[in-house]
Amino acid sequence: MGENTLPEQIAHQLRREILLGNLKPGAPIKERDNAAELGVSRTPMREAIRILAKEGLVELRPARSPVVASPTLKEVTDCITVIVALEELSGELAVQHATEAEIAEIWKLHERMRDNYDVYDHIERFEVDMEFHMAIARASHNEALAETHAAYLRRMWRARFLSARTRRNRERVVRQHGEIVSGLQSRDAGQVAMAIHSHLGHLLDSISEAFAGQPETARPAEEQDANKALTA
Amino acid sequence: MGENTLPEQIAHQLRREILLGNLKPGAPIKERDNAAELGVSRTPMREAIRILAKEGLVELRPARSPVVASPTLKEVTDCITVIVALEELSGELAVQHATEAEIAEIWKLHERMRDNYDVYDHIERFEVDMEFHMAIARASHNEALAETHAAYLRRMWRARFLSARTRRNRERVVRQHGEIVSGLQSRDAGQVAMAIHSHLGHLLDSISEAFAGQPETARPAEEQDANKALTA
DNA sequence: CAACAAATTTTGGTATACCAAATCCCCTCA
DNA sequence: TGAGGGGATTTGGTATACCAAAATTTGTTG
Repeated sequence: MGENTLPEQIAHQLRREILLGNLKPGAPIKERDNAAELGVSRTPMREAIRILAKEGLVELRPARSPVVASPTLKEVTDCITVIVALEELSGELAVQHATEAEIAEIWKLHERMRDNYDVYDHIERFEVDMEFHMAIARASHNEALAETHAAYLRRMWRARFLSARTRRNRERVVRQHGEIVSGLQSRDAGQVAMAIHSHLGHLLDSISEAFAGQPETARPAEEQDANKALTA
Repeated sequence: MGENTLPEQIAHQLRREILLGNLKPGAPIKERDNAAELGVSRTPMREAIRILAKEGLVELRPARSPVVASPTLKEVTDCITVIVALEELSGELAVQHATEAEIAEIWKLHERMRDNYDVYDHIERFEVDMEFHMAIARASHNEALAETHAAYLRRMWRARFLSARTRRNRERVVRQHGEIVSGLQSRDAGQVAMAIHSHLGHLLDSISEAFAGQPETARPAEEQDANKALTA
């Protein structure tokens, strides 16, 4: 459970609250209150907030309260554009450099997703999905790439979480993951690139739909106080 | 000169010292000493160090002194691989979305580089070069992409600075920049991608050469104390 | 009653104090 | 003489105090 350092633990807590929606987009995050809430001082809480800012989950404004980020549709689609490029590159490099063990690991994650799709709840499902994509990036044997890719995935976690609730996604997601893995196994760069592109393309579609359906998620940024949300 | 916040100003100072080599790779950066040196307290100095860590210029180790990063050749080439992908994407998007004014701005930067190559010193030259590449990323109208791309450029600044001293680079760099701009002007995605790929490919070559020539820059991480380097 | 302004409170930024862990130095002992 | 250990010191991590700038409230006035 516990990450390494205290600020990371705090960041983990806050991140969870944000991603679950207990801290609504636009809500201010006050150092004192939240620090007191968790029984720590402002110093590590400050650092935790910076960590989340680096991940794009909160927005820092000089001399003002940091707020939970509320990205616009364009910002989200921009990020996904970058993710596509990063993951296509990951796939291309993984085809060249991934070990058999790493590909087997990716396959295992795919199996876990496929076999437990209905067993897992939303969060567990997304955690496996994230691990799957991160494993691909790691298999590129390019640490910088894997790191940047992971940062973008985390940043998009909530947006993806809000979309992709639809049931018909299930079969498609699993099938596309399968195509990616199979491309890796046969070391077919073209197939991998194609599968990744198509997979993330659909992600972009479903997120756009979600924004169209619930435009309140976009900018208006409901000003709700962040206090007391941490005790849950 | 002055960035917005105090930590950013401090980071700016430290960054300069690192990139100029006054703080050697592997040297520890002690919060107290450096803070005292600049006449500030540890708190903003800490934040400044985190900023530089985010940029990859310093390496944080829990409960230990942060050290100036000393990337291996592989780490540098990995980063350049990512930069290539990011900048190719930038070019592709810029061809679609850049305004004429933005392309003109890029052209102006190219002209400045071309006409003042011998007038500028190394640092000025690199600053213009960086602005040139950043302007391309900005012309993509994808903020996340521009930000990530800029972060990588900053991260590679020192490595590029250490390489690329050779005189014969001059003509090639200027010519390749010209090809990129001309591709943008004619909205030719293929030409832009080709030019960027070739341009950064040569960068990779010259950096590899530089590492082969001066392997001390690689890992050994000369343990030199960081103090007093800031007064310069 | 509305609107502006001053005073109060709130909040982030900075400085400082304290602590525990890591480092360093020197001494001992094989 | 070199390796190991123990104490002193350095150093990052955390808590807290203080300050200045925002934000908020309140009181006054047109």
